[in-house]
Amino acid sequence: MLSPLKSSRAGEPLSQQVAEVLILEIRAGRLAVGSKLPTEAALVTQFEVSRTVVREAVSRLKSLGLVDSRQGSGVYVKAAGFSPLNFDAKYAVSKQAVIQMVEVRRALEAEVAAMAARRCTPADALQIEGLMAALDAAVQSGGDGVAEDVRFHSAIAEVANNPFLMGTLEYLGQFLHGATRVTRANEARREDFTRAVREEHALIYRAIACGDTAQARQAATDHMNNAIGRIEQADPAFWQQAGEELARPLVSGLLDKKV
Amino acid sequence: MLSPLKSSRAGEPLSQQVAEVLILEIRAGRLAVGSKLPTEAALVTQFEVSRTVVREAVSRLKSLGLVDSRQGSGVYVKAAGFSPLNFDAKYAVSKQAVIQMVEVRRALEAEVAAMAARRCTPADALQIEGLMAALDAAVQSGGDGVAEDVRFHSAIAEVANNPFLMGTLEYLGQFLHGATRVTRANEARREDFTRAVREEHALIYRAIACGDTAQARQAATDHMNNAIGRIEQADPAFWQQAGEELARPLVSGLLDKKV
DNA sequence: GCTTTAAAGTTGTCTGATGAATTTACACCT
DNA sequence: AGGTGTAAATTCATCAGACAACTTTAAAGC
Repeated sequence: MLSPLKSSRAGEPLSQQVAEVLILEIRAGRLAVGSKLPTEAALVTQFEVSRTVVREAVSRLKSLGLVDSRQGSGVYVKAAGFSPLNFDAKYAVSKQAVIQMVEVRRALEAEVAAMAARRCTPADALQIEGLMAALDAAVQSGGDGVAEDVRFHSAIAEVANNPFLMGTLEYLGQFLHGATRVTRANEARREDFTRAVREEHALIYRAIACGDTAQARQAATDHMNNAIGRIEQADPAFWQQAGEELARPLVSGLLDKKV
Repeated sequence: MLSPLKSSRAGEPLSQQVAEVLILEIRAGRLAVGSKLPTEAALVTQFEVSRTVVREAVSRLKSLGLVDSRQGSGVYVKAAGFSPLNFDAKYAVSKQAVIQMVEVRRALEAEVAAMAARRCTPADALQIEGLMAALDAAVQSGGDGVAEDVRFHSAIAEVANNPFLMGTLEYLGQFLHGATRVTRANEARREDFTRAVREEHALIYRAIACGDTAQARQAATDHMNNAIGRIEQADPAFWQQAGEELARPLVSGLLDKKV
């Protein structure tokens, strides 16, 4: 039986307090997966708040993917409710943070390249080659080639056939997108950089196409290491200082309110 | 100027439709970061819905970390709003998915071990050694050692000193927790498994302690590969079939951080 | 010009009512 | 008894209006 809200969280909106209690109940397993939450009316009496508050709280759980509601039936617990991974957006413009994220990406791209080399069919190789050509064409015609660069790498990830690897890389890509644009703009001004990037891509492609996993891993690692080097040399005006601490995901964020 | 909702999304709750429109507005940058959302009253007239609906929609944006509301003042757009990484929880009990996630972890643990080896101080080594001993002790006294296992690996990640690597590993850990428990329960029944895991941990530790990055990388990779092997042999009753497609929720994420 | 104070504006919460979808119970028929 | 269909009860979704709490703005007074 749920208790009325303790007043310790005074100052915080009631709806958030209720949402937090429900989240903890679900995560603690006291509200089993698939089971029905107490009805709105029940929650109103148990928490001693209005329906508005209960509805907003449940609404938050819905958007967090923890529950699903069916009109006329009830609201049901969907899953254990893992905390999503969600780095603070400010790290996207912190030079140190971006480099650290590229380090993560280096590990993943190496794995992806190796796995892609293992599974690569001639058709796959053709597709990757086409995307590499598209990148060249985009650069030739004056574009920044960011979109094509992303597509090239994601095609390789596709071949690797591990959706979680791909998902994680795409997630990181959001943060690296801005930095990539800056570094590519930088590269465009330096002929040697442009050539180097093309050569790195070609090395990755060739290793994958001929199924050399070790070489593919090495080429991808080198590519990322060189990317770090290029980030180091990118326009300092772009970068801002960002805090050291890593943004904590969902529940920790709920428990300690400090930033 | 926002328009009344198109009825194309009929069947979906109004509050969700409104929330989605607002999310798109923010992500498209038409609602600039730091700016105020239209007031509730304005949204009511623009969308032609009730205040309840508007409030629930805004409440969802708050849970997603896209906006912050201040009573008496308004609702403010918080950040660019990257999509968090949020794999569907069902994959935590799908054998194939778990193995694919361990593949991701393999790449990251290898990187972590190598970086840890590069930076490892004698004090760090001592701490890791202590945690390895704690794991042994827990197993000796009949525990499953899952918590100690996690602590061992996260201590290494700590030494590597890359919060994003650590955060990503922690995120994956949520999904692998259940599987780890099962495999460790499996290992406990097989003396050779227990010994093998101990030996693998020791190899990782030794390589890190003496600063051998290549060896550390290899040891961590082997450890994960063997983990995959052990998962393959784990109790089939635990596993369920899960869909092929990777869950990619449009957006789902955090509760707002306090200021 | 500055402070104080009043007013207006905005979000937070409460209440009551109605619609829409589902579930349940019961009478009914075979 | 067992299945069936309808009606009632349940439950979420939405609407409308009101007041409280807090912030911002503007006016008043000095």
